[in-house]
Amino acid sequence: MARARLTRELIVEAAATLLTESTDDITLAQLGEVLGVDPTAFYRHFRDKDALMRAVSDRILSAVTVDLPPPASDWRATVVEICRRLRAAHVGNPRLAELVRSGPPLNRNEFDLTERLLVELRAAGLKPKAATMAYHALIELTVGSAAIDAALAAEPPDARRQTYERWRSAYRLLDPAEYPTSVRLAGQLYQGDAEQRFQFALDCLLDGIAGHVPGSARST
Amino acid sequence: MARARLTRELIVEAAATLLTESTDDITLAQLGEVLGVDPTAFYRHFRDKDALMRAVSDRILSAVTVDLPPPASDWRATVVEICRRLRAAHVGNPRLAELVRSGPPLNRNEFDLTERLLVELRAAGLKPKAATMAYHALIELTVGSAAIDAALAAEPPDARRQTYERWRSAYRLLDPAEYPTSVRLAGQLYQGDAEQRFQFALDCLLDGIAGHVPGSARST
DNA sequence: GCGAATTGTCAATGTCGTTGACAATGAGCC
DNA sequence: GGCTCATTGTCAACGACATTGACAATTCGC
Repeated sequence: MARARLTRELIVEAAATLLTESTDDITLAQLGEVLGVDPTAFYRHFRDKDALMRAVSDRILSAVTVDLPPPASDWRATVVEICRRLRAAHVGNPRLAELVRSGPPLNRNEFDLTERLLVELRAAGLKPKAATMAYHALIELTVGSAAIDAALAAEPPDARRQTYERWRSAYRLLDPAEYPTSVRLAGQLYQGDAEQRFQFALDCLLDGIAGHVPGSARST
Repeated sequence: MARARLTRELIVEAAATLLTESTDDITLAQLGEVLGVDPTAFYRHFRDKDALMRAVSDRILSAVTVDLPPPASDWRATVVEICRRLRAAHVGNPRLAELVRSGPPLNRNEFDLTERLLVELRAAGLKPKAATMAYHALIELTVGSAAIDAALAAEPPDARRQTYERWRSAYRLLDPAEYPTSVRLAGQLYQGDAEQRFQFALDCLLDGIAGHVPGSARST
């Protein structure tokens, strides 16, 4: 009767599943239980919990760049798709997102992502400096949108709608003398899907970025 | 010799100081030591640590809307200033930012911030729907930029530059066959100040938002 | 098969948030 | 001043957690 044999892959797999199934932080005890193994067996394969989280985050990011349309077809559509996927990955894994934000794990998938974005931005006609600045801008917006939406995204759609409605009415019920504009626009806040709002933001940002293409109407 | 007497204000003050001085999470033991008091004395004034953090976050956000230029002077400059301050507040307090992100605390200072942004966006000529969408976009970018920069911002400037250089060289040292664009643009990545990069992103986003003003050249 | 490296198990440690029993303090009242 | 009583600091303890070191079972190179 062999004892359960672990591998890094098995552990990462189990951790990823556990993470996507709950918003809470993962515990080594849970991990051990799922794997049918003593919680501390884990330390034979990873230096500490942080190392595990890093490995899992890489696995999650792998979904961002797979099967993208070939380069040079439509740079803007490709950028939107990448950002959409990146956002989805962050929204689905808030605890990991926290890690990824705090500093590039500099994993293979992160490099793929950066390369692809830079390629597209260069294809759009941006100069090197503008391309990298635009890259940072896109990442910041995408990550921010995900961070804000992560908490709610875990809940079922109707609970989410209820929460949005609660927030709207918080603004609606303010003192109209002090907050006239908030009261008047309350109904429009948090309107629709969080992903639609992200789409709008991304469109605006890309419009602005397109303005930095040499020869475009509004380039400075 | 009276024992040290605590108040909510004293605790919030001490916690805020402690938080801005370190990136790490605050511990009740530290708090007790700073206040010269048993760590558990805290529980006579707050239900739990979470309640304390919420109180501190409100205090931090109060810096965002004070002493702004009067409305209707230059909407774009005012929006930039608000976003800059909001970003600074988040960057300086990563642990709190995490809380604020996850859902509007709906405090007085948060309402002030929203009202002021919406006023400016309406003054810019945006329709109600576009104004609220633009509001969300601005918040998402600002918060994202802060989240990414928070970890490094705590370190002294030269350590920060070193870290940026380390990241750049990680891209520079990639296989040129696989990552040609990353290698070529590595020197431009993470260039300059994080706040300058944010400025660029904000400018792009505001350009795009300005395009939604009815009558503007590129309005759809 | 034999010895050595791997790898799971178990007991223990340290940190942390939180709780409950207890004691010192201070305010109101006589 | 002395009583009552609520407030608030103190202390010991608990449970959850990550991590470590000693030990034992397994597996692999030879």
